[in-house]
Amino acid sequence: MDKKYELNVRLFKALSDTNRLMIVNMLSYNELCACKILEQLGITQPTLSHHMKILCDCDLVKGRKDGKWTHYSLNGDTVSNLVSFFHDITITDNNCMCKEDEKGCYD
Amino acid sequence: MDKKYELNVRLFKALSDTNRLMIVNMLSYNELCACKILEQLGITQPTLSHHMKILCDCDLVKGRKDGKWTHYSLNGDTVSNLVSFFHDITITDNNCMCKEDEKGCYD
DNA sequence: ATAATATATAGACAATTATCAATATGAGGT
DNA sequence: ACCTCATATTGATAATTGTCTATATATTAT
Repeated sequence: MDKKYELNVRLFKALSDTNRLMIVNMLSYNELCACKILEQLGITQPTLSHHMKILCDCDLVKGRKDGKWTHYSLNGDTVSNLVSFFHDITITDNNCMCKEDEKGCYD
Repeated sequence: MDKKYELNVRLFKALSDTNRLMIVNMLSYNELCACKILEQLGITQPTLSHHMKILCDCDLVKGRKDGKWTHYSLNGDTVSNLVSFFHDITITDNNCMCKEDEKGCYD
């Protein structure tokens, strides 16, 4: 269970950068090669490479090598899993862990 | 539009920590005071206070002062907004920005 | 008033991160 | 073989972050 948290923390970290969010958005439309992504962002090529590594390492994005080019695409499964996880930890129900406590601030 | 990205980056950053994810999960069940949250996590009180500040500053969590205690609860609106945003940037459609490009890797 | 309790703030430190310039790798084209 | 283009890696630097100890603030009980 702690593993699950750490896995999803990695995904949230990958999404904690404006450039990477924009990359994710671009890839939602279609597979793109790095050079096309680079055109849209005001960063250098090594910085983009670094961001793509972070996105791929957590499986949010898939890379496909094709000759000189690397084509990137969104991994829909990872997106779905993250949405599910976030839904799970935020759904409101009433299983309050402290409802039947006898002392503390909820007497 | 860039503002929207930065706003949501802040939310993703707030979720990029195992302890904070666990706090969010605890609060999904019910409002809790800091002392109750502290019991569940292996961190010191000032560290918890720091985490709560981050969660509150981005509006993911609301704090309500009540005498000695501060009661925290999840902000459902912020949760919904984040889910919408993430859905928006990840939905797959076919408006490829490079479909009609005449040069590059997509000829 | 004084003490105890709940929470916040300040300051320090180690670890992580985003970025860049420089360089390496690797695949086609001439 | 050589050159060019696309991408990755290395090494450096400044900024951010998670954690702690120590201390401050504020509220309630005695």
